[in-house]
Amino acid sequence: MDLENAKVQMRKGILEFCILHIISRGEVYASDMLEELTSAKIMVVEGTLYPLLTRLKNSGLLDYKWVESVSGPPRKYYILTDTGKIFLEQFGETWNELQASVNQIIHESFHHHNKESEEEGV
Amino acid sequence: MDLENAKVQMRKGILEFCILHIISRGEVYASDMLEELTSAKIMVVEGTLYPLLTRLKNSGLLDYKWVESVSGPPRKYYILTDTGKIFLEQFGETWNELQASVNQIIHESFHHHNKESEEEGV
DNA sequence: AAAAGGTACTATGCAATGCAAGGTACTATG
DNA sequence: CATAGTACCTTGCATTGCATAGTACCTTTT
Repeated sequence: MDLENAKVQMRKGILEFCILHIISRGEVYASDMLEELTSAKIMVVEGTLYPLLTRLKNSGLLDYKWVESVSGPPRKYYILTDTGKIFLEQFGETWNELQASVNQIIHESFHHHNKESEEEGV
Repeated sequence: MDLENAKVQMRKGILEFCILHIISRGEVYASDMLEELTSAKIMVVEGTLYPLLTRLKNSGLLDYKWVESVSGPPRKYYILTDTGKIFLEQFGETWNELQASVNQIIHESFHHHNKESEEEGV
């Protein structure tokens, strides 16, 4: 895996988390989300985003409504469903656990020696 | 994607990063790595680790040597190659950028308003 | 009215990784 | 020789992000 591919692989699972978060703040359409992602330096394009939105809609995490645009074609504005909100909360915990796990490994300068308090992992 | 599947997806790309880090500290064999991962609450088993080690070896990031065990079959002890060390360093930057990106999105409470200093993203 | 440009969205096959399950081999012990 | 424990290997599958090609709506220009 070269570095560009590593970045692609690292985005798996995480892109969905980001999208759900962006939508959780209020009604947005695809272009808003792309701007938000670009601002955060997560470079994705429409061809990546739309299939993901479709998957999330089909999974029951999102809903949308068509809104006429003042200029150009109508837009799909997305919101989270109740299921989506619950899932996002759990997703947040998973992200925090993953971060903690990775950071524990990369900052560990000595081999671990305490094995107690082993819990369910990521 | 249910939560368990989300965890699987989130590990894509990141598991390799963790493994490279663990190996970077000194010669280790598979069981050491599994303990380290378990300690950090990243639950993987041999069936996941061995194919990954094979891929990393084939990519030139790792090398190994057989060492007789005091009890039981001989073990493969892994070390990073020079290529692997360079790649790990770049991977670390990628991880930091990804974390910063995700945390920017999940902690943003207002829509972004400053678009300057856009750089290459993850 | 038709053509062109811009914007929004859709569909689909591919690449790659983590996973699960089944397997082989070596060593020590009974 | 058989069994148990340990170490490692193989392979097909599930899933997501990606790239590419495409359709459709609206405004502007010809």
